[in-house]
Parts: sequence; C-alpha cells; structure tokens
Amino acid sequence: MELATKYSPSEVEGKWYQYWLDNKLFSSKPDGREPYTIVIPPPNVTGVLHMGHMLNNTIQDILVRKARLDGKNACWVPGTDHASIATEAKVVNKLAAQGIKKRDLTREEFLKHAWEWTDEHGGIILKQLRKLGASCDWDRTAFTMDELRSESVLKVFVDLYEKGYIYRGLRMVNWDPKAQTVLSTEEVIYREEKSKLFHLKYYVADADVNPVVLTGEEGEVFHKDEKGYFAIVATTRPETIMGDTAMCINPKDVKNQWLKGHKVIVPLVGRVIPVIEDRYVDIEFGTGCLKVTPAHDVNDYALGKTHNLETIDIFNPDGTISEAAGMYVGQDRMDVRKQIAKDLEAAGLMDHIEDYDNKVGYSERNQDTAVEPRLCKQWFLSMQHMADIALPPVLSGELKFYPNKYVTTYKNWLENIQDWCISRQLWWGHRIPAYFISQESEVSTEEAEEKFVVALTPEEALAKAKAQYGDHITADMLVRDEDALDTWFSSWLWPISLFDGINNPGNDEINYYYPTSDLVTGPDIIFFWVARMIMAGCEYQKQIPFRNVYFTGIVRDKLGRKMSKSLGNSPDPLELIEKYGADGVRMGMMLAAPAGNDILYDDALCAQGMNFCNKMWNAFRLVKGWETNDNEQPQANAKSIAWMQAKIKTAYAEINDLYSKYRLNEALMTAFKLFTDEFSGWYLEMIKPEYDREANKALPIDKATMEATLDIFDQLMHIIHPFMPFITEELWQHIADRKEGESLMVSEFKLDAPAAEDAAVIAQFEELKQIVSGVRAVRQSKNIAQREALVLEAPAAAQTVAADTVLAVLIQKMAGLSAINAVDQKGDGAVTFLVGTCEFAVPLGNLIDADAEIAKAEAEIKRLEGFMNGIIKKLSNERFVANAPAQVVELERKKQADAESKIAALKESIKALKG
RNA sequence: GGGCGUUUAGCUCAGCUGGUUCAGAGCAUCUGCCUUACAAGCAGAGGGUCGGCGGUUCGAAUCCGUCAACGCCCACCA
Repeated sequence: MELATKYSPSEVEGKWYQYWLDNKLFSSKPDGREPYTIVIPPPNVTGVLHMGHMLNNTIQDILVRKARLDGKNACWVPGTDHASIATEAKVVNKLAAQGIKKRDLTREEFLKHAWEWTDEHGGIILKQLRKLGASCDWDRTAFTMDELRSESVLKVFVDLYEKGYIYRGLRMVNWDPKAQTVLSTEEVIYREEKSKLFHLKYYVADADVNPVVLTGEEGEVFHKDEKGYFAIVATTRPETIMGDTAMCINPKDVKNQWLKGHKVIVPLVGRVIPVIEDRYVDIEFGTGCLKVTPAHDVNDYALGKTHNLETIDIFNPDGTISEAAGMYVGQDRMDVRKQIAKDLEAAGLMDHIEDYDNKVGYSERNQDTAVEPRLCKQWFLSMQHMADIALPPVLSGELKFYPNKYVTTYKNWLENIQDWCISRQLWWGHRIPAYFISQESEVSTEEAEEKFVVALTPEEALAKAKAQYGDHITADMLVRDEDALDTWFSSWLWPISLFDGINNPGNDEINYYYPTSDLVTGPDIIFFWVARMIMAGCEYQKQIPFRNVYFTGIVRDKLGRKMSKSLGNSPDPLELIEKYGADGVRMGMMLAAPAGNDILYDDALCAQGMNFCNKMWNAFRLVKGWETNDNEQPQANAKSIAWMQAKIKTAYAEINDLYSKYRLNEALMTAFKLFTDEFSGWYLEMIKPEYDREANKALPIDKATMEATLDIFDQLMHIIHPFMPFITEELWQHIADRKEGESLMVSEFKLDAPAAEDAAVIAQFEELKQIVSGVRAVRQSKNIAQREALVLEAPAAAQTVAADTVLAVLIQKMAGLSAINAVDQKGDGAVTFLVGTCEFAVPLGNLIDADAEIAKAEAEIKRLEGFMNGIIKKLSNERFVANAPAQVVELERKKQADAESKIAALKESIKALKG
C-alpha cells in the first residue's frame, strides 16, 4: 500500500462518512448497554450552518463519539425547529418580493407557501453537519412541526389548560409591529440608544392658579408666559401624546404642589386631562411631571388602572397611528415622532430638547423593529408551579451546569418568574387548540367574557362546548383560535417528544433514553429553552431532561468581535472544511474553547489542526513502511514500549478526568502532546530502525516491536478519534485488515489505570530525556552537526539512568553519541550540564571556549546561591520550622542540599576549566 | 440600580482544598538544521513584580478587604 506524503482530507472524509452511514453505525436502538443520549439543539429549519453551530456540534459529536468508544449505546438525535417568527418573516418577505401580501392570502394558502419554502430550504443545515462529521442517528431526524411533535404540543396545551395553568388574559404585552405579533418578555432585547428627551408644555386649563402656592421656598417653581401657566413634561415619545389621559405628579413633590387638582391641556391635541398624584413618579426626573398614556406604556397602564383613567389606543397593529388618535392617522409612529417634534416647536409648545440615553426594546427576531407595549388579550402559561418544580434539581446538583456560574442566573430567573405569553399572531406554527363560540362573543379588547373551549379535535371541542354552554351549540358556531403557539412551546418538549413520550408515555424508547445525558447549547437560550425543558421534563416525565448542560461561548473573531453578517467577519464553515479538512477545523474550534468562555476564532488554529493531521499521517507512513524480521526484540525496544504504554495509560486517565469535567480543549491538548511529543518525538525515534544506505531503505524491525507499535497506534487512534474522526478512522483501517462494517468508531476501548511500575519507568525516561536534551543543547550552542558523534561522560558515583545498559543505548541513539563513559573525573575541555544534581560532560577538546563556559557556570552559581539564600532564610525562621508541616520543612532542607551539591559541582567544573 | 464573571508570557488560556525549584501549556517570536515519516517538519532558546493597594499567615497567583478596567445577565425611571 502506498501512502502519499501529504494527508488529503477531501479524499478521506466523504468516504468514511458514507461508510459509517452505509453500515448504520450512527444508529441506536435500546439494548442492554448503558445509554448515552444527546438531543441536538434544533437549528432553524431554513437556516444555514454558521460558526456557532460548528462549535456546538463539534462538541456534541466529541461527546457522542467518546461515549461510543466507552462502550455505551450512544444516540444523538438530530432535528430542526420550525422557528415560527423567523420563518414566517422569511416567507412573508419572499412573497412580498413577488408582490404578494400576506393579508391577501388565506391561512391555508399562506401555509402552502410556507411549506414549499421549508421543503426547498429545509434541512440544508443538517446536510452541512454531515461534512463536519456529526454522527447523528439520521433516521431519527425530527422536526418540531412534524406529526408526532405537533400532536405532543397540542396535547400538552390541552393538559396544561385542564390543569389550570394556561389562561387567557388581557395584559400589556410586547408587540412586534413588523411581524405583527405579540412576543414574550424574553424575546425583547433592550439596547442602549442615543435619543432625545423632549420637554413639552402642558398649559393649565383653568385660570385660577393659587398664587400662594406658586411662590414656594424654592423661589419660582412654576412656568408662565403670555399664554398662561404651564407645566413641563419630559418624554422620549412625543408621538404618544394623542393617547395621554392624565398628567401625574408625586404628592410629595413640593415644586409641583401648585398643579394639584388642576387640569392641563395636551399640547397640539387640545384635550383637557386631569393632574393626578402617585408616588410612582420620580420627583427628580425631568420636572417631576409625567404624561400618562395607559395604552402604550406598562407603567402608565398600571397608573391608569389605579386612577381609573381612560385608555386611548392610538396605534394600529402595524405601528401606524390609528383613527383614535385623530391626528397623523396612518403615518408610521417613528415618522410621527420627527414630525410632531417640528409641529410642537412651531406651535411654541416645545420648551426644549435634550440629548438622552435610554433603552429601547427590540424584537429578538426582527432586530431593527422597536417593540411597542400594547394591551391585548393573549394566552399565558402560569409559571410559578413550573419554577417550583424546575429549581430544586439544579440547586441540588442533580442537574449540573458547566460552567457552574449559570446556576445563579437560572435561580435568579426562576425566583422572579413571570407568566409566559405563549400565543403568537402567526400562522406558521402550532395552531392553538381553542375554539371560540362565535355568535356569543364579541371581538373586543375589553375584559368581556369570552366563551371558548380547549380541545384536541373539533369533535371534542363541540362535545365540550355543548357540555359547558348548552346543547344549542353547533359545529359551525365554533371558531378555532387563529393564533399559533410560541416556538419554544414546542421546543421545550424536545427531549421528551423526540422519543414520543407525550403521546405514548412510558414507551420503551423514552424509558431507555430519558433522561438524556448532556445538553450542549449557548447561554443565550438558558431561559428560552434550557429552563423550560427542565420544567417540561419535571412536569411530564417527573424527571430532569438531562444530567449535564454544557454552555458554549460565543464565537468571535480574533479581535474579539462577534461574528456577524454585517461585519463580514464570519468565515463560511464549509469553505473552512474544504481548506483545512473537517478534522482540522474541529481541532481548531476546540483548541480555543474552554467551556463557557467565548472563543476567539482564528484560521491559524485550523491550520494547526490540519498540521496535526499531517503529523499523524506521516507517523503512520513511517511505521507502515517498515519490514519485519524474526530477530529477537532488543531490550531497548522493549523498554521503550513499556514507557510508551505507561505514558498512554497516564494520559488516558488524565483525558478521562478532563472529559468528566467537560474540559475538552485540555483533553485534546493532552492527546495532541501525547502523539506529537511522546509518540512521534521520542518513541518512534527510539525504536526507529537504522537506514540501510545501500539498499536505500530502512532495515527491518523485529516483529514484536512492530506489533506493539501498531497496537500503540491503535490506542492513540482511539484516544484521538472523538476529536478527529476521519483521519483516525482512515489510519485505523490501515493498521490491520478490517472486515467490512468494522470501524474504529464503534470499537470499544478501555485502558487500565497506570500502576506504580508505570510511574517508575516514566520517571526513568524523564531523566533520560533531560540527558538527551542536555547533549542537544550542547550541540546547538557549539554548532555541532547532528551526524558528528559525541561522547558523553556520566558521573560514575551517581546512579543515573546512563548507567543502565539498556537506557544507555537509547540515550546514545537519541543524542547521537558514540559512547557513554562512566568517569570519576571528567576530562579537560568539556562542556557540562546538570540533570538533577548530577553533572554530565561532553568533551569537545579545543572546540571549547573556556571563558564562556566559566561565565555560564558562574552565572548559574549566582542564581543557585540566590535561590539557596531564600531557603536558608526560611529555615532559620523559627516560626516556619515550628509551624510548617514536617514534610514541607523536609522538602526545604532537600532543596538546600541539592542546591549545595549543584554549586559544588559547578565550582568543580570551573576549577577544571581554569586548570 | 441589582447580580455574576474576568484580569497570569506578545496572543489564547491552565494553575483544584495556601507549601513538590510554582510561575506553566499551546500558538507566536528568535537561533540552528532540507538529520532518509513529516519544512504543514526537527532541535534549541528567550519571554511574566500573576490588574493596583492593604490585610491574614511561618509562607499568598491561590484566602479576606478595597479600588480599577473589561465583559455578561437581570430590572418599568418617563
């Protein structure tokens, strides 16, 4: 078999992915093994892969593949989310581009378009995940709006309604005027914005202002001009004055006492409104006068309720001004803000304008659309019970968050939980299974009594309606609610509904796979999704949905900026895979990604990943190129093998520990160093057969060493496989003849924990490496070529590894030595170095620069003396000796003794150099 | 306004309950090598008062206090 000198991912990756698929190696069915389950955070069905997905899914794949190698029955369930707002917006835009308006379509027509769009663009992202190597059980691919999931959602809605947790309520809600739907509080994101604070004049309507109150201790505390007395109201939203139904002051506000009991005139509008008093008003803000617009502000709504104020809704659902306003009708509210400022100014009703920073709520899905508070009737899920059941498992640690800091965030949210607005004025989604009795209920925003029933099917609805409202109810009187449910109302069931646990409770799959093992997701959806899944899990399965949540960071560019389309700093994941190979990109992502920290992505990391692939490839080429003979195995080889095995066992134990802490980047780094440094840099060089120049090929290696080396290679491939699945499979398949269907991916792998003798051999080799490095450093500093053999003098009195005949062979080979001599007294003209407290020497005759060597030794003596002084000081401190543990004191004494003997050795060399 | 987190080498980060010569890793840098697997490589080297100040202790990167900078989350100040 010929292997090219460079690894070519594109030729390998597709081949093995297909092989895994063909042999159904990703698929999982319940069996006697321990299950390991991950449900994918379902990406938007029409989305495309971005760097965040790459990171997230690489992590999931690593965990799943590791579980498979550990012998667990690993099941990674993929799927997509219907993403109601986002998808509906895309479809609306697409239709708009064709000149079709949503409002001109029936629900059925619109949904047809939406499904066409979904079929056309849907699932692209899942195909892209295959390029990354994602080992999902594709046969299980689900969609939040497929039949099983839809049925689950409706069942849960009906159930929660019947339990009394779902209710209909008239509330001030967040309205997205572009999508024309209500949003939950979590779907509103607030952004700091530079805006203006407009100071408007509200003239006092009645003339009999009491002059006694007017001149308070603070001097002139009122405003008057030729048109009369006026109050100044500061507002950021002058366009809402048409909806003003009161002005409010704080009863304790001295400077505004004079306004008490009066009426004021809304500027431009001319309506006379009362001055009310409420402690809610901040005396210090602006002038202490607040305009009250109950229809368009949450606080004002509350004020309106307590003071029985009229509510004037001046906006249409699309954010334009409504008939009720009487002015600016039909214009967009944002345009009106600019216009009304001009008009107020022209009318002399604007006192002044200030710059002002305030926070404006935007729709999470339509980030350019400012959300409007709006009063309307919606469906809510009462959350207190949900919070009560979802908090304990996280606080107790039954369900763990990585990093742990998110427990605080979670706790805080649950302890201040608000009811969840679950209805959306959208068609793309799960239609709410509620039926209104049409002829008996008026459509109204008032708190009028509504008659409705909640039922899974129209037939059931009719039966319920008859039972509840009388036999006169007929099917044609039932009108199903037009609204759909919040997307998260389906995704919160994901870990259950994927195994059909709602429709078919207690089935074999849900019993086996639930609770799932790990959830990998971003902290941005901890409330939207994670918390709610825990609620649903505790409510419907009476068990947490997953044992661990791994929160990834945000992928940023190397300058720390968020990746975004507008900045153009987000690389195309597929192009990266093309360029560096999937394994290279996976390694690149993982190298920079400690749990919970943002990752600063840099192409250089992928390049490092690609280089590592090439390293493995070439190491394999080397080994595979050796011929074997029947010679007895040299002891040096046996020793090297024992050492490498010890190193692997130790590293593997460390890696397992790191996995258990979800420190995957460190696990990868450990594996990387094991392969690059220990295996390639030391082990292979130690056992490498000599080169036969005449035959122009390497001499054969003994069979035992070859077999052991292939076995070691096999182990290394197992360790690296979760991170870099393609190249490890490719090489593993080359290690031996494999049967069709055999795969590294599903070959269980276990190693014993390192034993005492492993630690011993590792210690020996550490010393060996230091000696070799010492010689190499001498070469480097003296500019001596590798092929020029040197002699090493080892101190005869000391028990160094150089005295071991087997290890000495390895030292000679690795350091390029012709001999190692044990000497009592080193010869003249030698460069020395210390390993531990032993001094080694490389005689170089006249090559040596005695003065430079002396200077070097003296510098080292100085450093050691400084070091030793510190220790002596410590040891002569009575309190230290008295208080510190004996162990620590003993250690300090040893340090002192070691330093002393090193200094003695160095002084000895200086003497020799001078002599 | 409340809460959380971060600050260690040029960059990204480890450093667990204070004590193994504890100041580390990878990358980057510098130097030397085309040494018969790999120049996408090998060997060697340099580089940090552990954000500032104060405290506890025989001993602090590690514990406490405080200040500073940055980041995130939550909250109805128009």
